[in-house]
Amino acid sequence: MTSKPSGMVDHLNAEQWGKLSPLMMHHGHFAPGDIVSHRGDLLDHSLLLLDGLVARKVPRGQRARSTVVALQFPGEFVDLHAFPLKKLDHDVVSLTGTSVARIAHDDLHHLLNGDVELARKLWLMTLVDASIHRHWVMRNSAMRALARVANFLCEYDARMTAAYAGERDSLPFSLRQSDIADATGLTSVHVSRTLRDLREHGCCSVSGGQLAIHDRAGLHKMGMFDAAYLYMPQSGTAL
Amino acid sequence: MTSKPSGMVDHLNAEQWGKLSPLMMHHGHFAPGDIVSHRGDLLDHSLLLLDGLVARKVPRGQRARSTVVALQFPGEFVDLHAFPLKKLDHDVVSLTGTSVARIAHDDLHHLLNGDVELARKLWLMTLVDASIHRHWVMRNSAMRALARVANFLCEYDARMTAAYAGERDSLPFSLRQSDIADATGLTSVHVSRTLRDLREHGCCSVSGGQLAIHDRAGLHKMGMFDAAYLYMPQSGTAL
DNA sequence: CGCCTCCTTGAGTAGCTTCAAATTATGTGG
DNA sequence: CCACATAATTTGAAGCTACTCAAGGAGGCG
Repeated sequence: MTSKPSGMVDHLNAEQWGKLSPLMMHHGHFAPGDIVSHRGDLLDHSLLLLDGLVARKVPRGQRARSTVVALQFPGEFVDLHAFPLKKLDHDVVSLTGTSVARIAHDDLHHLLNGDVELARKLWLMTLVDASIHRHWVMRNSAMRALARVANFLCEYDARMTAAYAGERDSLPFSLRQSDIADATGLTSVHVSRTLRDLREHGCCSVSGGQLAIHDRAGLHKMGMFDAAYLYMPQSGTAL
Repeated sequence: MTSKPSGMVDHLNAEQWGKLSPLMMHHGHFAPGDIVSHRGDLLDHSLLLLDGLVARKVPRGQRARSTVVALQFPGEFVDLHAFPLKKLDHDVVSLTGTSVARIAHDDLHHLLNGDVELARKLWLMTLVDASIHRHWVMRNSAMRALARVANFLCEYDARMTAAYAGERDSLPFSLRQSDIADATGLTSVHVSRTLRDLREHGCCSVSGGQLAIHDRAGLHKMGMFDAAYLYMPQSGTAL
């Protein structure tokens, strides 16, 4: 039995989780760098991330680094959009050691046929992904490196906090600077310099697989961060 | 009675359109610059775009220009994601004179309760939007100005062609250069220079409200364009 | 015609990239 | 546990891309 993770799946109530979780008996594991699914694969199941970090990547030629177009945290579906779409436009890559619960599309199909409200909740969860995509478009199009990286780290903080229920001043952080670069549209060299700037501003520091947040308010200000676009289940934000 | 537009709604079959269209008796019009709905508004209906162009914009302070995070073409829903989300994270702005068909969420709710397949089709249409968002993240993060604008124009061409069924070498184009700038994360000055480059390369030219495509293959190459991410209904592409 | 908006062009510069090398972390086998 | 190999980060210097500021031109509309 899969115990209910926090985070995105908090959009589901206990009854809804009670219906969904029995369909996710098969658990799986991936190592850092494993490709969970390839662009264009025909998928017959989706995965709920239980632990670790997964990226959606768009490959760009063999020489260039691929772009990270999305990041998934524990409690989020990694590829729920494959249920209606069947084939994805991007790769799904495990960035850390990850653990996932698998749900077959056939099972999901039958379950959702009998529960319109649950279907709408899953729809909503994919729409929150889309809202985050829009924010990434804005961030990578309209923000300068310092604000961009700060905002990225704010989002990491917020989603990680939601996933592991409870705000901390130091969180596990297993992204490499080149991962941040791929997600923010910068070079890893410039990410390095930008993280130094954030450190020297007294906002936060990344080292030893930990993100230490020294001044959350300052970091939010520097990244012009407003969490509304994350549509957090239990938050009382404006949206 | 709303006659079925081409484009995104081609994902629906005739029967499904037959069920949906009677709910869209109210038609509306907007002028260029009209704000169709504001960020955070509580929405009780969604709009299908019949003619014109609509942008989803994230406002960024009062001084700076707002970022265009998405563009909607005829045959696409402008804010279908408001059905599950209720409140949106962005403004919806009419860029041209537009005509829309309105569908109340209550009506949609009842219709979808009785038709799981139709519900899944509408879900799918919002997921295509999300796929396009991901492409925009990639484009604005990883492409240089020339490729970026070329790719943007390729997308415009493809979606416009789908909306008005039939490939043409000259299409109506009512975006200003500052709109292209807001959508691509460039300045309007640089868009002007970039369009000149594309013109001098013999790819395409924008003038008098028309986009003239002189060398579609060359434009696609310059923008590294692959339409798979658009999940066109009747296309036989790999995805 | 005069006004306003949009587009174009030029000059100077900031921000980020590229390339390359040095330094520090991480992991592995003996 | 150390020595080594590999991967990740940091720093420096030089260059290019795109931005900013500013002025001039073109077109549309009252």
